[in-house]
Amino acid sequence: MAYRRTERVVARFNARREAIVEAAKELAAEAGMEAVQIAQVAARANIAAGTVYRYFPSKNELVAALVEGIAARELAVMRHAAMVAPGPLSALAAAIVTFAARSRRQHKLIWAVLAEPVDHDIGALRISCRKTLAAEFEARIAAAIAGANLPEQDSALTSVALLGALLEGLVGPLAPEPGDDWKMRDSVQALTLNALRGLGVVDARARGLVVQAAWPKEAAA
Amino acid sequence: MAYRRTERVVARFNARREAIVEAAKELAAEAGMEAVQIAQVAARANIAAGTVYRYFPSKNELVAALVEGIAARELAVMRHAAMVAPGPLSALAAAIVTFAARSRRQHKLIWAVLAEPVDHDIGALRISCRKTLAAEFEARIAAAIAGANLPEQDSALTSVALLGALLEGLVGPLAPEPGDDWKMRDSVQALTLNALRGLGVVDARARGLVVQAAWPKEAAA
DNA sequence: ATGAAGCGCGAATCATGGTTCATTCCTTGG
DNA sequence: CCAAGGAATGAACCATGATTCGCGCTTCAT
Repeated sequence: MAYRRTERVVARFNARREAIVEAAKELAAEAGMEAVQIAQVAARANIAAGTVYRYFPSKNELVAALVEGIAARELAVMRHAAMVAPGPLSALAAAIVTFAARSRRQHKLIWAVLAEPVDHDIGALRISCRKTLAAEFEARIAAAIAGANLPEQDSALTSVALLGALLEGLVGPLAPEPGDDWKMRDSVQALTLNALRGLGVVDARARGLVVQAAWPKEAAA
Repeated sequence: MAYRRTERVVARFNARREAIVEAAKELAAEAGMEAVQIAQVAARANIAAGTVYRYFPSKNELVAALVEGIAARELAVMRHAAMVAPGPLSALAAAIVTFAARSRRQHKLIWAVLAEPVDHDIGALRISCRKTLAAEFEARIAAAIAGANLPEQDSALTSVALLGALLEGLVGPLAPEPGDDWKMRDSVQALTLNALRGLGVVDARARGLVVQAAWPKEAAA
């Protein structure tokens, strides 16, 4: 026998699999989803097209791995930011500003993953990712309502709208071109303020200052 | 000679051209952009595939006609609603609620036209449509700021976010399934309130009542 | 060292869907 | 009514991009 599941072999397998996803991620971040083609991904990863199929049964599986990876990462960072906040409202603000800031930084990638045209099968996966992100917001909003920090409202609806506002305003094609760091910080600050006010925060401006202070730490990749 | 540019011929040409766009629109509204294929459009319009090319030089031109038609219509209705409003803030509220209500009703079509996956060339056209809609909101917001009805803010940014919130919250795949008329009215009402508050309207609830009253008339197709 | 079992290759194949064009069908002006 | 020429047809064609597969090359267990 030969080529058993020795750990050296497994390690190499995982490493190359990772490299393929990474190549796909780079392409998505640089040129959008349409550039994520097997041939290009393979070239970027220095392998042949056919080899990709030794690691993923289909292109959709590859894209799924990419999308889920990004979504899971962003969700984790958002959760962490919310977790270290002192109260429900601060947690909500932290989740919003964290998502906003990171999305602004990685806008091409986030757009590609969450909103850009793809195959029908991927569409469904993407919807579930958006749903997950929206659910995170919803949980924070619901908690704030429960704590009487926000007025009664349909949190399912407002959380989805919140996600839409952030995506469209910060990462979509209509979003202001990403300029210097300060400009980006301003837009994140402004939209966060806008969102919090919309949810019913009365002293949103004061919260905004907290947000401002939180920026440099939270925005790190 | 035969077949001169007689008006009868021209009329028939226009009618069929219109029928083709209408067929495309139906398909988009029923099954999304991916169902808008030359073969299907032709079948729906009771003509052969090749015939489509006598009316449109390419599929993109056809889709462009479809998209631009929808966008122009929605924009016109929005403008009209705003025009008959008594003041800048009411005009803004009217524009928002009109767009929201109509989008909710035609959510599949609006989604297909403004957000669903398509060919790269169409992508650019779509961006310009979204830009036009956002610009309409922006003008209303700017007017309200000028009239001291809204606090100072980056209207370009908030208008885009507003569009995103409405699209995601009311027509996107995460939007609540369109139920009975009252449910839809509630969601439109809630998001409008949310949006106005976000923009800095303090008595948003009162404005919401105006919105409520305006519904039946404005929502007509 | 050796050979069995995977691996990597990349040109060929397949699927999809837009576009073309030789042929046939109609409408119109006389 | 007739012929001239535009309109309609739809099967064939083409472009794109995912997927397959037979052939050598590596690596591991002995």
